[in-house]
Amino acid sequence: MVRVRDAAGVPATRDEAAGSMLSPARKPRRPRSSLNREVILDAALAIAEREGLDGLTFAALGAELGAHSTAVYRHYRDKDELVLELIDELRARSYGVHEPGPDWRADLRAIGGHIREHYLRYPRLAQAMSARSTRRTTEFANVEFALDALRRAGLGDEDAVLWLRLFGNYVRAMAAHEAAVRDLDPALKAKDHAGWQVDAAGLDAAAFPNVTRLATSMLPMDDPRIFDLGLELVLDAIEERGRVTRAAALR
Amino acid sequence: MVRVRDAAGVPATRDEAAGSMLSPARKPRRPRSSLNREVILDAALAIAEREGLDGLTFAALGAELGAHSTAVYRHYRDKDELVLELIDELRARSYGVHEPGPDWRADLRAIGGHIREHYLRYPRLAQAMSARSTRRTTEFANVEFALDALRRAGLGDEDAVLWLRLFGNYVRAMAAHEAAVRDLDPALKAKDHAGWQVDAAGLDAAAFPNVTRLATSMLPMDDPRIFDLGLELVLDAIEERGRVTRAAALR
DNA sequence: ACCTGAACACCGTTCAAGT
DNA sequence: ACCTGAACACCGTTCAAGT
Repeated sequence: MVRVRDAAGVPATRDEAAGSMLSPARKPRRPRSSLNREVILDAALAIAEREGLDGLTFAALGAELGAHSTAVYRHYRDKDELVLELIDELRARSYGVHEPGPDWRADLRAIGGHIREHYLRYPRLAQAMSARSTRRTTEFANVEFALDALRRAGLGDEDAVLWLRLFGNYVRAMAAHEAAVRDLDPALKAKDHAGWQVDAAGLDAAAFPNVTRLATSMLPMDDPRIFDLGLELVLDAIEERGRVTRAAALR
Repeated sequence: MVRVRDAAGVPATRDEAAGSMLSPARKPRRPRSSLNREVILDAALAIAEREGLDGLTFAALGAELGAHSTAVYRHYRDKDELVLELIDELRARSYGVHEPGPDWRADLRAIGGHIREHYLRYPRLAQAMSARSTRRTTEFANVEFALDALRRAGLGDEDAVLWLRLFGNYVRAMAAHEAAVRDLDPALKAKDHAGWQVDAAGLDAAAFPNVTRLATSMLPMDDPRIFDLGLELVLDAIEERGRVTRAAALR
């Protein structure tokens, strides 16, 4: 990341919307109990939406709230606690409640797609979202939804927890990976992709026959078709597992 | 991350192995051309091995080299350049050259497993390793190896680049995800897992029948069986694709 | 030409002091 | 009780000065 020494040579004005050229910038004190977790979370959301998670610093939070940057510490123990709550709030607003349809496959496909879109929208949060559990209502509702679909597919309890893990990890891992690639500095990304083709084409064709022949046909790392291609394989396997389970039950 | 104010109350001695109580710590200057990319990379590797990537700072690098922390800038443009080269060097030492065997499936399984083990060994680097391409010999050799296996499976060129992308992304994304979870602060991880069971068990059984019933059976996020379970699905799909292609060619 | 010293623009976090 | 000011322990990075 590049740090900026001075936004544009001109130092930023100290009191943006304050006015009052009279006294030497008497900074108004924040009213007594106007700060609470909800207000803070709203401000954090606005920043994340506007500038991405990288912009979410205590300094930016203070500016957004019109409060001192350290004032947040009275309401959140540390940044981790704030980020976890932010993740859950975003999730709740993004997918809301999923209503099961008649087709378990369509249900799993839908929730997988929603999670992917959500990660691609907040790539800076994707890593944390994919590896942490927030243990809030929205998360439990999603798990219930997926387990219900797996049961309808014909899986027993033991299979359901196993395939839920594969389905969930696949969706989170692949979506987080796609988001991470998409989020790379565009210049870097272009260099990675274009440079690959040039370097690959320059290799010894005898030692690298496939790479040299296919150098220009290689798909970009974040090709959007890949997610669905693999997801259908997982759904196929779940369907087959359900078939086997049902057949065994009849015998 | 928790910052330490003072390692143990006692300030670290300024010249550790120097000795010379006489003059006020005359710091020896680093010999003229003793610094180069190779020496720096060795030091970086030693630090990464010992303290993880978090410990790899310019300050630590300077201490390891017995040089000023900014001296590295003469040899690497920035930290990104250093890390990319480190990634490639680690990869070269870790898997070396893969020799194709008689069975393409075994070959793909082997390289996938090696990549996963490598990521789990350097979890702090896994994110960067999974999303960036280094465009060095080792990387091209791996791609050649995988493309060759896909050709032997019976895939045409167009299918080969498509399924290479799925195979590669699956391996990198799932391994990076597993590494990220494994790398979480153990206390956090235990809280996430144990807390989940407690919170889930406390839910309304009518609204969350599956979650409450299976709360204690849920698999940990980084269950080591999941990677192989999904990998075999990908390999199955490749095998089927090869079968179809061969059959079409006969007609 | 290569390395060092001193600074800079940021981070998260702590804690005594104000109101 | 709640917010502010001032500091701290780190980060990566720049650049003029030494040798």
